[in-house]
Amino acid sequence: MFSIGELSKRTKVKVPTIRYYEELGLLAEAERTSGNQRRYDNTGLERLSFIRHARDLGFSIEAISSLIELQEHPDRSCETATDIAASQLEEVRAKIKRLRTLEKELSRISKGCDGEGVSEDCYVLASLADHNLCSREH
Amino acid sequence: MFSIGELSKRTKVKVPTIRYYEELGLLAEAERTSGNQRRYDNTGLERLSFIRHARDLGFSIEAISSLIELQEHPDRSCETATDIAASQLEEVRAKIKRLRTLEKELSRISKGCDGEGVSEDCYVLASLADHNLCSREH
DNA sequence: CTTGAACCTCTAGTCACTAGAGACATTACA
DNA sequence: TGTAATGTCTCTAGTGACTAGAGGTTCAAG
Repeated sequence: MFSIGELSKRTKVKVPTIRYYEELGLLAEAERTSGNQRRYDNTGLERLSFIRHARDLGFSIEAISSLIELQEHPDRSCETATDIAASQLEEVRAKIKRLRTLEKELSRISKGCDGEGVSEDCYVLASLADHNLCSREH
Repeated sequence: MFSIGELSKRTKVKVPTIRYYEELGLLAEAERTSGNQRRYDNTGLERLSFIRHARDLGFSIEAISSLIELQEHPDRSCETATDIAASQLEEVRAKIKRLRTLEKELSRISKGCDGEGVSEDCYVLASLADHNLCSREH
């Protein structure tokens, strides 16, 4: 049995965040000492590691809730879990795509004011003001 | 001179967001009709387009404030603007990198439960629970 | 037994909006 | 000119996923 601080150290999840997860119901309510402090065992540690890992992968709290519910009803098929993971993957791919477009435009823009022969107006500002200067839609 | 709704239509920025920008000082306070409704001209339209475009590119409100301040003091060099754009670019590149790693892991995970011969435990859940199953750090 | 770190609860703040209530203004049409 | 529909006003509160701080209590080491 270990304290919330210890759990925090082991999972790299901050103490207030752990309490917050408990409040949300992601984490079961911890046992308490006679002095009202939370005590955890390996079950708590594993659960929090799961949450942490999923958050790192960009899953929303809501999605994680669903996954946890599935864990607790192993009789149900894991189709839902696969679906959740797949839709997360889709989102990630969409974000990458969008960011690539931004990258292109930003690198074009931020090259603009480099030393030589730019007109007296700032190219960065002009580019932002005038969408028509973009090479493509975004 | 046109209304806030018209401005919203033209810039695709929602009405409450426009008011919010005004409150933050990103947008100058609009002129008002005798009945206290906001009226805008081209200056307002251009400014809002600028903000919208920068937000689309992922600039924070704070960064946009700095850019606007620069616009209003054209005597200053555009170095700062270039810097802001460059750091935005850096952030975008970092995000892309991170998302690529996630993409790899997610696609590995979400292939897991495909039809054939997975053990009775769900691979998605197992992967999330056990970081050691990750092919690499993330 | 004392000290200091860790813990407790509670409220409020972050960012960039978004939603809703309740009241007033403008516009289109009869 | 009357009226109804739509638009606009301000204000407060909510979103997601935390984070920070106040003010008080408990624990572990020496």
